[in-house]
Amino acid sequence: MEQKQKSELTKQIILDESFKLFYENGFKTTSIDKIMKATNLTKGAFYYHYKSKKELGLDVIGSKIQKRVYDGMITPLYQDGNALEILEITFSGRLKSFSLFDKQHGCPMNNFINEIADEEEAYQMALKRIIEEWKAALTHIIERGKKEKVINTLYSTDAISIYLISAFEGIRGIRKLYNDDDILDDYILGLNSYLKQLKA
Amino acid sequence: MEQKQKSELTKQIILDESFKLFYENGFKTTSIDKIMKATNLTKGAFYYHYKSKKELGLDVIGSKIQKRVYDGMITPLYQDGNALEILEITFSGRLKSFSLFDKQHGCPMNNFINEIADEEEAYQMALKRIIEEWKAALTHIIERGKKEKVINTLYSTDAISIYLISAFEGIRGIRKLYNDDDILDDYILGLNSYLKQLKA
DNA sequence: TAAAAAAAATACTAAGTAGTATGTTTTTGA
DNA sequence: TCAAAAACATACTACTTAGTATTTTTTTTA
Repeated sequence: MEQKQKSELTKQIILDESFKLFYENGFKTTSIDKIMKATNLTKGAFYYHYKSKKELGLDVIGSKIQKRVYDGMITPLYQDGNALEILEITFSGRLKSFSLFDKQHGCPMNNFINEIADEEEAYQMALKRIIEEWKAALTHIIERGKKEKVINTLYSTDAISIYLISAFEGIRGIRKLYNDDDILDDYILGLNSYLKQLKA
Repeated sequence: MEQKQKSELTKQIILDESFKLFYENGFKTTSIDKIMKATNLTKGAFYYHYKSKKELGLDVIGSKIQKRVYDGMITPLYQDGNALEILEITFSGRLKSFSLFDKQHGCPMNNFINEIADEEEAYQMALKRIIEEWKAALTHIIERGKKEKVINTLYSTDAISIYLISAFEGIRGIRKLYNDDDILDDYILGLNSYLKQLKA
């Protein structure tokens, strides 16, 4: 029993350090050696827990990145309250909550999408799953907003969802190019007027 | 004279093949060896024309990628006509014009931004320059639209520009995860209603 | 046409890469 | 307490990488 826990712990440590290094330096340029150096463990330990780097990548996406998006962007959408207000708070609030590191390195999910999604179908599917859950949460709150006569039923729920997700992921990349938050302020302004226009 | 032309030609060949391979497989995983194999030239030729891979990367961004964005998204914005219509045609038309390859591999600029922009300031600046020119073109057409009472002056020009660019670059990444164009249709729907709402 | 310069080819280095083979230590369960 | 299994360490392989040093070919120019 205790061994199983300790084993799970080391796997978690590998996972944590992997996420950090992938986030900071990208997936491809982060080697197993670098990861294991960061964990103070060795290659033997790694290949005991994972059969390949690809499997690690999929685990990082399916656990660390998924959780991050869930906590920041999905779970908040299931709370009660005015649908449009929740959308505004979730999208602009999340952006404002980012650390400098997070702003400089963009969205880990988006980084993965643009770095490796087109090279392996497995990565593509793992990332798609997160987007689909995000979309489902948006569908839920937008439909609720429509029912509660807060959001204009004229607009397609899918269209709103995709446009919101796209703009959010897009700005996370663009921000990398700048050294201040002016660009984020412009995005938030754009987001706010977009949301206002959805009003019923 | 003839030699200079031939020399420029080889450099152009290297540039063309580099762009193709970077676009298809990413910057980091595309080695000089692979590029030079594609050109049927050798490493000696490469290091005669470029002093490093970084210099090549900057050249690809500053020439190939810049030209692509110019031709597809910037130049069209300087034509005459209804500002909102031009925006709609440019953004949705460009998406519709993409080949399957382009859809599967996303936006070359966005790929660069998310893969390497945070690792080297030189890349960051080269990419930023393109975004700034794009933003300038959008500013131009939006301001014109406002003057001609086509676009509501209530909305911040910068906010509209950034929101448009973000959503466009965002969807280019998201599309990688899917195997059909439904997601693009949703984006176009979202874009169209967004633009309509900007009407004066 | 011959020396000089430019363009490209060949052969290399040193470091990094994913993954494997085989060892050693630690823990478990009978 | 002792064999077996689990967890990790060490040492390696075969390959790829960016970049360099040197040589050969091609072109220019005087």
